[in-house]
Amino acid sequence: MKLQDFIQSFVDLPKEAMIDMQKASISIDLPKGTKFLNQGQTCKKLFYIKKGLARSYYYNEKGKDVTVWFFSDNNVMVSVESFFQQKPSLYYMELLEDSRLYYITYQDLQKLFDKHHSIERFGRLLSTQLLTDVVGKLNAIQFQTAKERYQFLIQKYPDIAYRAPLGHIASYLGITQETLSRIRSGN
Amino acid sequence: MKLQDFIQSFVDLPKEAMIDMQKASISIDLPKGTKFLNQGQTCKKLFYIKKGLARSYYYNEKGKDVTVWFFSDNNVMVSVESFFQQKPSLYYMELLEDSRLYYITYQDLQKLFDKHHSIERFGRLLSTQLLTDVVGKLNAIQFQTAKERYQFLIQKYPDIAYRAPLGHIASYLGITQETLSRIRSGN
DNA sequence: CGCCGAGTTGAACTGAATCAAGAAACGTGG
DNA sequence: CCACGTTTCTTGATTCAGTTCAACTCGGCG
Repeated sequence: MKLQDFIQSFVDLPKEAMIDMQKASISIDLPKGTKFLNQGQTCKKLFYIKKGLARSYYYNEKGKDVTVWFFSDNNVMVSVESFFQQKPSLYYMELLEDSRLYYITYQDLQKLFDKHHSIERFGRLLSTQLLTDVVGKLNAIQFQTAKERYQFLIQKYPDIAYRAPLGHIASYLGITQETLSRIRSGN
Repeated sequence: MKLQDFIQSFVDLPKEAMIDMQKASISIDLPKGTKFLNQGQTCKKLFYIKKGLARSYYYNEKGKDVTVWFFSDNNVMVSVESFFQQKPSLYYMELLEDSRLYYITYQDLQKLFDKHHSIERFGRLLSTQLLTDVVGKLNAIQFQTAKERYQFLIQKYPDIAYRAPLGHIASYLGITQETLSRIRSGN
C-alpha cells in the first residue's frame, strides 16, 4: 500500500495537501537489525512501514528484554509518547526484518499541521486510531489468560504471530517464553 | 478549573473559536449513580468533568463487574472507541459522585472541527493525551505485581484511590478485591 | 564440525484467584 | 435517631495458572 493510500484511508486530502505531504516524506530502505531509536533519545521521525517489521522494547529491572509493541506493513511506527510530546523515549526501537519505510520529521509535520487543516485532521484520526488499538490490547492483557491473549494476537495481528521471534511475542503478551511455547504446542 | 482553561492548556484558541466552543457546550449537574451510557449504545457526547467522579465498566463472562477507567475532576470523560468511531459502546458509564459536567455533542463537535482549524488541533492533542495515559496504564498492568500497580495508582491518580470503592479500584487494576484489601492492610 | 541463539520440556515454587464466612459501614424508612 | 437490611470490606484456607530454574533439542552458519 502506498503512503498516499494509507493517508486517504483516514481522510480525503485536497491535492495540494497531498503534494506537500509527499514532498515532506522521505523513502528509505533499512536492513534487519537496524536500531533507529535509543532509550533516552527523542523520537524525531514518524515512520510509515510500506513493508517490513519492527518493535519497540526496553530492559526491565532484571535486565530482561521486554517488547512493548510491534509495527508491521501499512502502519505507522513511532514511539508515541516521545514523538508526540517530544520528550526522551522510554524505549528502544529496531527493525526485525529488512524494511521499506517512509518518514516525516516532527518539524516538517508540525509545519504541515499549521498549513493544512486537512492534515491536522489526519493527525487527529491517526491518534484516535492508535488510541483504540492500545485500548484493545489493554483489555486483552488485563482480563485474559495467557492462552486467550495469544489467540487475541493471532486474530488481530496474525502476521506478527508468525514473523516475530517467540521470545519477543511472549514479552509483548506479558507472559514468559516457556509459557508461550507450551501454549503453541497445545498445552 | 473552567472548561475554557482546560482547553487553553492544550492550545491557544482564537477568540471566535472559543466562543463557538462555549456556545456548543452545555453545563449540567447530575447525581451520584446516574448511568449516562449503556453497553451497545453509541456515545454521542464528550463530557468534561468540572467536579465529580465517574467510571466506565462492563460485566465479564462470569457476570463480574469490571471497571475499565475512572474519570475525575478537570478531565474529559468519554467512551473512546464509541465516541470517536461512533459505534456501539462496549461499556457502561456511570457517576460515582454528584458531579458538575459540561458536554458537547458529536455532531456539534464535528461542525466545530470543520469550522475551526484550532479546534481540530485541540482534538488531536486531546487524543494524544488520552493515548499516552492509556499507554502508561498498559505498562503498569502488564509488567507489574499487584502491589506495584496499586502504588502506580496512588502516585498517578491519588484522588481516585481514596474516592472510589475498593471493588472498583481492584478490577481497574486487574486484581481481586480481596487482594487489594490485603495490600492496603500492608500484606 | 562445533558453536550459539532460539525453542522445547520437566519439576518445583509462588503470587494471586477462588471460595467461604464474618465484620464494618451505609442508607432508608419508621 | 435508631433498627434493619444491604452493600462494602476484611480475613482465612485452599487451589491453580503461570513463573522460575535447569537441562536438553534443533537448525543455521562460520
